[in-house]
Amino acid sequence: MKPSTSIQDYLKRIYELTENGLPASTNDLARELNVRPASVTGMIQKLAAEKPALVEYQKHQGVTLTSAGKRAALEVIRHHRLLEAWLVQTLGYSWDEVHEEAERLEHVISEDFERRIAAALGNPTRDPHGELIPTADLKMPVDDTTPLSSLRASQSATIQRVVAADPNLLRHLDSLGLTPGIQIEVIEYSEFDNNLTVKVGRKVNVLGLNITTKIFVEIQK
Amino acid sequence: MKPSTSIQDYLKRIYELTENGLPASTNDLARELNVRPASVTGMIQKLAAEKPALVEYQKHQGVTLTSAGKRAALEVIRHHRLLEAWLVQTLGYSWDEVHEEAERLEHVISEDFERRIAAALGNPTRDPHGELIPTADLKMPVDDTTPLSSLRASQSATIQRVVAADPNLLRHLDSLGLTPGIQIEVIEYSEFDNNLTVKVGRKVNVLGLNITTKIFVEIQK
DNA sequence: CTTAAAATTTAGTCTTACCTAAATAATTTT
DNA sequence: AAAATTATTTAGGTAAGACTAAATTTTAAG
Repeated sequence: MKPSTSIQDYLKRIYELTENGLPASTNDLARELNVRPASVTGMIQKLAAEKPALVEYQKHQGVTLTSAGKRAALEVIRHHRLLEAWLVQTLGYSWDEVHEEAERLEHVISEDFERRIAAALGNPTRDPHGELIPTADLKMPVDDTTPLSSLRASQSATIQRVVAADPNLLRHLDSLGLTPGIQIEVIEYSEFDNNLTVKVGRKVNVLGLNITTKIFVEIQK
Repeated sequence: MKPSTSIQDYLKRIYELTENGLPASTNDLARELNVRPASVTGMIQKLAAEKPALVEYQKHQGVTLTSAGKRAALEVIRHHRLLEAWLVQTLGYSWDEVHEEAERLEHVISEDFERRIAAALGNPTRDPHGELIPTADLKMPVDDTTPLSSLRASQSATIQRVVAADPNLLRHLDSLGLTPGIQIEVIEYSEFDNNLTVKVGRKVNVLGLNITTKIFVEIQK
């Protein structure tokens, strides 16, 4: 049986919160899902009791996904990211507008729809923010990008991924030309405030940690 | 507040069942919605009690939409028909495949999404089956088409609308070339079985009432 | 190591939207 | 016009998934 929309949301958030290898806490999940902690406890107990179990759960120890749970989560994430790519490409959405729409659509599209948009887009590997799209057989590719914050003067790189949800920040980055696929070069590093002076096209900007830790790049050899 | 998916479904079905001017019966609604009659009674009582009321309801007398209810129904129908048009045009769905997908998507797309696909399609007036699409200000255009069954020998017409839900029938009609936009000419009428012999392109087919009452045309002057 | 604070869980409700079974009303048949 | 059939409504339940308030466990501070 296909999990309910609520369950899909729980699994997706648990996936995201456990990407660091640690179990997800009740509180963090509650915050991400805009739900009270007590509701989270109830739901994860239910998910742990499903057959097959979707999560691994020990009281007070947080929650992780089982392989069945991870598969279900990746399915939703694949839907979400393909939808974002597709909304941007075919309907002219900007990257700060797509999230909300994809958030609702991801739960209702058919596998046929998924295949059609994936094919129409040429089976893309990243969404408009540069996030990796799980493959059709539900494996998450490994991301080998580097945070911009770790680059130093004279290094060149291509922006691969921008990790930000706030539409205002996204619009700001867009206005600076800091979007996936763009080439940049680090002009200067300040060890005092960790600012990076970065050349983007013909413009030069000074970026703080707040931004440079959210941009992931592939360094030019 | 936006009505729930269930309520949207009820309103849409009530709209369809009352297009003939008569109130919709509990039983008919139950059949259309795949729900038990008792559930329908419960829901329509609730809809009649909303402020503003979405339906007009007298015990045992069936149900009709109020203007607020009709507006909500037309919104859903507009979503559905635009989605069908769009799935066919941009993702290569055939007209026998789109219904199911649109049925789920119609409840979750934003007004922004609606505007974008309407614009992308050039504000179409009919969906792939030829059904009229409610306008952006939620008026249903009047349909002035004629059932093919009422034509007689030597009359020519353009197919405007095909009223059928069964995918097998739709595929059959497609294979005969009987789709919206196509020109046809009636060669012969049989008053005994009401069959029409119809020329479609260079082919000639004999069509029974079962088909000719489901195809609506605009007669050539 | 004990206490205060924070996080988590339990227990008990609520809402939505469905269900079945039984009761009532409307319609059709005889 | 009464009886039988069909349609509709009422009454009482259930399952999901949320909530609040209270109890408990864990963690952090002194």
